[in-house]
Amino acid sequence: MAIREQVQTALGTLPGAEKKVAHAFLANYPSIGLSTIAELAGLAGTSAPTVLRFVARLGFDSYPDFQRVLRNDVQAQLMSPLERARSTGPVPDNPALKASFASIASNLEATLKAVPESEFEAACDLLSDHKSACHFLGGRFTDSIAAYMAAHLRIIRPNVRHFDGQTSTWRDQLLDVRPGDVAVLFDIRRYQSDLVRLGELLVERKARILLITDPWLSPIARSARVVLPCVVDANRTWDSSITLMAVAEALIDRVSRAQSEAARARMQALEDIHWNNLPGR
Amino acid sequence: MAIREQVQTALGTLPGAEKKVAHAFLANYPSIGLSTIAELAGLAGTSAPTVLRFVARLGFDSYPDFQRVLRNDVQAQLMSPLERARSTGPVPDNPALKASFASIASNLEATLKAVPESEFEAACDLLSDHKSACHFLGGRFTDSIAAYMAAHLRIIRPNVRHFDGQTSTWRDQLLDVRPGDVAVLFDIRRYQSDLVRLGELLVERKARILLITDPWLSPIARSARVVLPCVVDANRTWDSSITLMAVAEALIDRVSRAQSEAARARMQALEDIHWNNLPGR
DNA sequence: TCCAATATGTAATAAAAATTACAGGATTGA
DNA sequence: TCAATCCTGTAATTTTTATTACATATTGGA
Repeated sequence: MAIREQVQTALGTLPGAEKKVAHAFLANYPSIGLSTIAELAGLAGTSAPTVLRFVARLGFDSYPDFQRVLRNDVQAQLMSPLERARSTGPVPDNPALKASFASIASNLEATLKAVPESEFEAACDLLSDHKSACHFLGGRFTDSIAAYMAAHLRIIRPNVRHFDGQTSTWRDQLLDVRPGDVAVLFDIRRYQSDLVRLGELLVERKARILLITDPWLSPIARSARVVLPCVVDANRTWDSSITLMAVAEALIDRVSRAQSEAARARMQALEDIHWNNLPGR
Repeated sequence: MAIREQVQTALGTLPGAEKKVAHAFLANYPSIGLSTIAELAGLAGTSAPTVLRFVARLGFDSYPDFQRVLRNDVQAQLMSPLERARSTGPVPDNPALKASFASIASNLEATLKAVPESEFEAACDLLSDHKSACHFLGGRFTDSIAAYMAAHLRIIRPNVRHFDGQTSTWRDQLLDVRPGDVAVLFDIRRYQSDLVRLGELLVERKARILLITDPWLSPIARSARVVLPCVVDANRTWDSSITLMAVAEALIDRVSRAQSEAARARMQALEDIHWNNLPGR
C-alpha cells in the first residue's frame, strides 16, 4: 500500500498532534514529505518528535526510511498509467478525435525539440550501413512499431531482421548477431527487464544499439550508441507511441532518400517477384 | 524550465564526470535527485564534489536548493501530467525530422477533416460492446497497428483477439468469429486480395466490420459497417501509417474514457497479476 | 614538449538534520 | 479524586549530510 493510502487509512486512529501532521502531509503530498522533519513539523504546527512518532506509528524505523519509501512511491506514480487515470481531469468539450490529435501534435513538437540532429543523423548512418545487418525488437506495445519499421526498411536495404516469437527464443536469435551489427530497440516505460538484458547481451556481442525510447530513458540507454528520446504523454492512462512511430518513419524516409538509387533497384526487384500468380491460387 | 529539461539541454556541454551524473539523474528521475549527494554520486560512479559542481553549473546555490526546486517540479508533475509534454525550449534545426513531422501534422489535420464525428462515435460504440468479441487484422504494413491496437484494447475490455500467423491460418481462425462480433480491419493501398476476401467471409458470418483505410477506400469498405478514411500521403515512395495509428489511439482513448470504471477495474486486475515473480525467473 | 587551465576524487571540516532524554500536561479508568 | 498511561514540546546529543581544501590527473594550446 502506498504511503498516501496508508496515511488516509490511519487518520481516524491518530492522536491529535499526529493527526495534524497527517493532514499537513496529505495536503502537501508529496513534496513536504520529501523535505525535512522540521519543515513538516512547522507546517503542521507541531514538533519534530511528533513527526517521528507519526512515521513510527506507520511502521517505519526512521524518517530516512519513510522518505526512501515515499521516493519509490513517487517514482512509481510518475510512471504508472493507473495513477494518471486517477488524476486525469474531465473529458474536454472538443470532439474526441480533435483532442487526441492536438495531443499528438504537441508530442511531435516536443519530440522535435528533444531529438538532436546529430543523434538523428547518427541513427541514419547506422541504418545506412549495408555491410552489417539490422536487427529490430521492441517491448510489449512497441514491438509492433519495431516490426513495422523492419518491414519498411527491408524493402530498401538488405539484411534486416526482426526478433520474433517468445522472449525465450531471443537468446537463440542472438546467435545471428555479428560484431558491428546494428540493433534497433524500442523500449518505453515500463521498461522490460528481458529487453534490457538482451541489450546487455547485444553489447557483449559488440552490436551497435540504436535506442528509441521515452524522455526518462530506458536503462538500455547506458549501452546504446545512439538514443532518440520521444515524448509519449497523451493525457491518457497509457503512453502514446505515435512519436516513436513518427521517428521510425522519419528514419526510414531519410535513409531511403540518402540512397535512392539502391532503394529503387531493390523495390523494382521486389515488384518483379509475381507472388499472387503462383499455381494453386 | 523544469530541472529535467534543463539537464537535457545542458547535456552536450557537460564535462565527462558531470555528464555521468546527468545521465544517472535522468535515468532515475526523480527519486535519485531527492536522495543524498552520496547516493547520486555512487549511482553515477563519480564523487560528491562532482555532484555539487553539476548542480552549481545548472545555477543552483547548493544541493538543498536544487532539491527544493526538484520537489516543486515533482509536485507540479503529479498534478498535471499533461503539462510534462509541453516543453518551451527553442526548436533545434533538424531538417529531416522537421520535414517529416510537418508532413505528419498535415496528414493529421486532413484526417481530422476526413473523419466524420458520427462515424468516429459509431466506431467507438462498436468497440464498447462487451457482449461481442473484437477481432483485429491488418495488411502487410498495417497489421502492426492492428496488433498495437488489440494489445491496448485488451487491457480495458474483454474478448479481444488478433488474427496471427500465416494468411493460410486465417480461415481456421474464422471459426472463432461469431455473428455480431466486431472485426477491425486495417487496409491501405495496395489493398491485399486475401484481406479483402477475409472481409467477405467475415460478413458472411455476420460479423460487423470497422474498416480503417486510406481516402481511396479499400474494397472492404463495401462490406464495412463503419469506415474511417485516413490521409496517408507523405511525399514518399510509400504511405505513412501515422494517421491510422493516431486514429487507433484516439479510439482506444475514447473507449477507455467512456467506460473508465470498467477500464480501471481491468487495469487494476492486470496489475495484481505479478508476472515477473513466478518461480524459476 | 611544456605549461596553464580545467576536471576530478579524497579527506577533513562545517553545517544540518535526526534522534533521544526529560519534564510537564492531558486523558482515562478505577 | 487519584493514579497510571499516553501525548506532547523543548533542549541536548548524536548522526548524517553538505561543503571546502587540497593534491593529482587530464586536456588543450603554444
